[in-house]
Amino acid sequence: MNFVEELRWRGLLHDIMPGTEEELAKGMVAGYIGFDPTADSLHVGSLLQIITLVRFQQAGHKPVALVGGATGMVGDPSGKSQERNLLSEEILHHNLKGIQAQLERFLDFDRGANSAEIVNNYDWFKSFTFLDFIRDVGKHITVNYMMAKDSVKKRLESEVGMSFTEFSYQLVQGYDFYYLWKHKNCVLQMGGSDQWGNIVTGTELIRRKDGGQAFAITSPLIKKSDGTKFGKTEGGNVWLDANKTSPYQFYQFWLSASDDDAANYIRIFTFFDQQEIEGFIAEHSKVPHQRNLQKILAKDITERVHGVKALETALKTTDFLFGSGSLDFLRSLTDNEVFNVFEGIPQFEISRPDFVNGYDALTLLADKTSIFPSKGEARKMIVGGGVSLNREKLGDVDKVFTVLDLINNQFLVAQKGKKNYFLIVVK
RNA sequence: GGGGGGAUUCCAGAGCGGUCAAAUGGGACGGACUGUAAAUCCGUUACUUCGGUUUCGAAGGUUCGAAUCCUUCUCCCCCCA
Repeated sequence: MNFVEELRWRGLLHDIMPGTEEELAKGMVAGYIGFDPTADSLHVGSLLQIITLVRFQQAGHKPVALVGGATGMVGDPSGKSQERNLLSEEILHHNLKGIQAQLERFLDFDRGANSAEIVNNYDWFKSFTFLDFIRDVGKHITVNYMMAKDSVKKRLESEVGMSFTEFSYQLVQGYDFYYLWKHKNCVLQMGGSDQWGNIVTGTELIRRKDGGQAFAITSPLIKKSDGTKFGKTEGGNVWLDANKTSPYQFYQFWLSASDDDAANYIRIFTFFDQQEIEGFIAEHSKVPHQRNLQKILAKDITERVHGVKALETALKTTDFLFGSGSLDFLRSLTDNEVFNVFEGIPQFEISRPDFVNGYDALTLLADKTSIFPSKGEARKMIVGGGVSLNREKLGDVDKVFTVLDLINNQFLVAQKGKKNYFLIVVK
């Protein structure tokens, strides 16, 4: 199955430029996807693009991952209703390093002719002067053409307007495509559907400047079946960096997907083939309460992103918190084993001397730890029946916790809602 | 340059001198039900030592009392030139 067919059955083909499929069928081509250094880690949203590059490579083509050292300095207005703040150079540099390290884990850099490559557009923009740019690049694209883009049109119609900087973004990204086409024979750019306009500016530049031809493929925006944004949890973005989103939280993110979403995600984010996936879905529909589809999905992605060891810990933690795990089980563990089970769960430390007289629940939850942002909020949720300590529902706001309540003379397990656990350690 | 309208709690959007911590809807969070699903129903949604305390673009003022009236300022929108 070729690359485009693969994307098609997985539901990952939003738009494709005519002739792209034929071009790919001729033999190995190089194609690229750009990654914005807006944070020092990629998140599950960008995971789709990473995996697309991997599929591209598996189909025998050469994947190029571009990190936006230059474009990151400008800021992509696509999909943004407001002018963005510029990132400082230190932050940008830090972010670039983080993202590059993540990309390196997924792609194969030792695969002969179609080895992956990572490039940074700062390398060809750093010595490109403004005057040279507007003469060599700007001259080929009309403002009329640029204004017709959705990302620009929307902002021109809105109250906030748009700076010249962001207006010029599509030209900068367009030149990236031109540069890679010219110097690395890269004829295809891929990306999310919001990138179509930017990508086409690139192919247009290639055509007008050198009479060349280049191609584009975009993927649809991933949404949850209820229409809300994909990749968000209560805590915010789901990151690929284990320090920002622990492997346990990452695993939980996929595991808690709804049936519809899981069936969708497994096609998008895993490498199982069509037959396997149809099998999983069919099995799942027979025994949906076992959540096997979610388990396969969560296991596969967590392992690919964080590795087997991290997956095992996440499974262990999940098993304890959502399975049959009792406090007795915890008591039977050594301190190190407890920490292992709770790896990836937010933890708070309280000093032992301060704890001698114990704390009432509110102080404990809102003051000594930041499980709740204020006592008022903690009180409300306790009254609403949403808080458990040591797996027992907390009915009394004034209940005092002392050394006697500590598990292994050291731990308290707090629970906010059904799924949010915290470990309090008295040291 | 002239004229008009607006800025309200996470968002949208009521309120137009006391009964307003502020309607309603959305979102978010929590509970029940369940399968860590979906749907549904219910609750919460400024802080608090639960006495109160600080909120309605900013700063002053009128009043016993202001989100509501007055003054100045900042920002936004619309119409005319």
